[in-house]
Amino acid sequence: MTTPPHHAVAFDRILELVIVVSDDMTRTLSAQGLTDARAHLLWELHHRGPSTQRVLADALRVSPRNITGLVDALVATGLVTREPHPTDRRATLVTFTERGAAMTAAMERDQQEFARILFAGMPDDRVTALVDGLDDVLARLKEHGLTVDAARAAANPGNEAGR
Amino acid sequence: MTTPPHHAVAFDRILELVIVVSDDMTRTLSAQGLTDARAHLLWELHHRGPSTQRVLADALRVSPRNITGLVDALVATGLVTREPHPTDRRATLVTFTERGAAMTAAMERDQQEFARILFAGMPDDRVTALVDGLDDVLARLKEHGLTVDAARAAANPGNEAGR
DNA sequence: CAACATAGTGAAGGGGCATCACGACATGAC
DNA sequence: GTCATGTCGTGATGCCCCTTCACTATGTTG
Repeated sequence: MTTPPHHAVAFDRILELVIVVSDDMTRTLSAQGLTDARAHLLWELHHRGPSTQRVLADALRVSPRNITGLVDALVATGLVTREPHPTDRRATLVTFTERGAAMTAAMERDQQEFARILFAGMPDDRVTALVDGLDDVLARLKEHGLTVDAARAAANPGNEAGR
Repeated sequence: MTTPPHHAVAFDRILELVIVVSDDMTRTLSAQGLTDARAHLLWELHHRGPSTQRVLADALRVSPRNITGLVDALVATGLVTREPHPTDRRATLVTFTERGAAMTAAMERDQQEFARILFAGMPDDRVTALVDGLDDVLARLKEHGLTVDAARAAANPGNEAGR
């Protein structure tokens, strides 16, 4: 319609990349015996150091109850432990075991390797242009906040999905 | 390490975009009373026309059993129906109801709107550069096939996650 | 027609996620 | 110091996605 063809193309490419990358990450994680959610928790823990479950719940934007389950699983596989909080006896500090720390370090290395392979041989100015374009798109997304919601509201005012 | 800084930046931007876009799509869908999986099925149906569940299972790359459940849900919400296959009495043809067709059409419109907002005011050459960059990255991903797996294998030969 | 392949589904189970209710603890007010 | 109130984590339930295995009803082929 009013959307220029190359915009649609760009959108398609982004969606395709979204699919491909997230699929690949999921496969790689499961090859290491991890799931997306558990890896996400590990990642957050890696960047924050020992944390309470409440903090992790806020960081992962999931319910505290869910964190309990994820931590249970990671404890069961020996990647983290629950340590008592030094001052607050209600809270527990989720902490890496040696294996957990090693696995997280490996994840970080893998990511580096992934980035290296991904852009290997790609001209610098092309990478720069890519980053600029992505930044533009991201800025636009943040700015609009609601993004698609806004689009939907603009496209068909006053509709409601049956529930 | 050997990874140039701007490569890491580019990778980060891509990951961020992946997160933001998929989150947004999920939110938008659930606002319409849909889940990712069910919307995906609807989308596939939209592009293929009435299909057997087997075909949908292959298209979505999930087990046939799972399709049964998804179709059940879509039938329950009145978006599709199960019609008998004209020649094969084992199979059923999943078909849109009017509401289902309308909702799918709305999804397509929303996507157009989304693309429009996303790239509105962005210079053409910038969009072109973005598409070129994304194409490069996608090509590299397809070429490598295993992507991260390859990276992992190269980075730490002979490791196995405890299971 | 017998032998074999295929479409769909019941049963059972692994995860992710949410809400509600509740007990253990922290804290500020009195 | 005691008491109201808020917070941390978790048991109980329930929804959704997804899988494998077993089984029925049909197609297909020799």
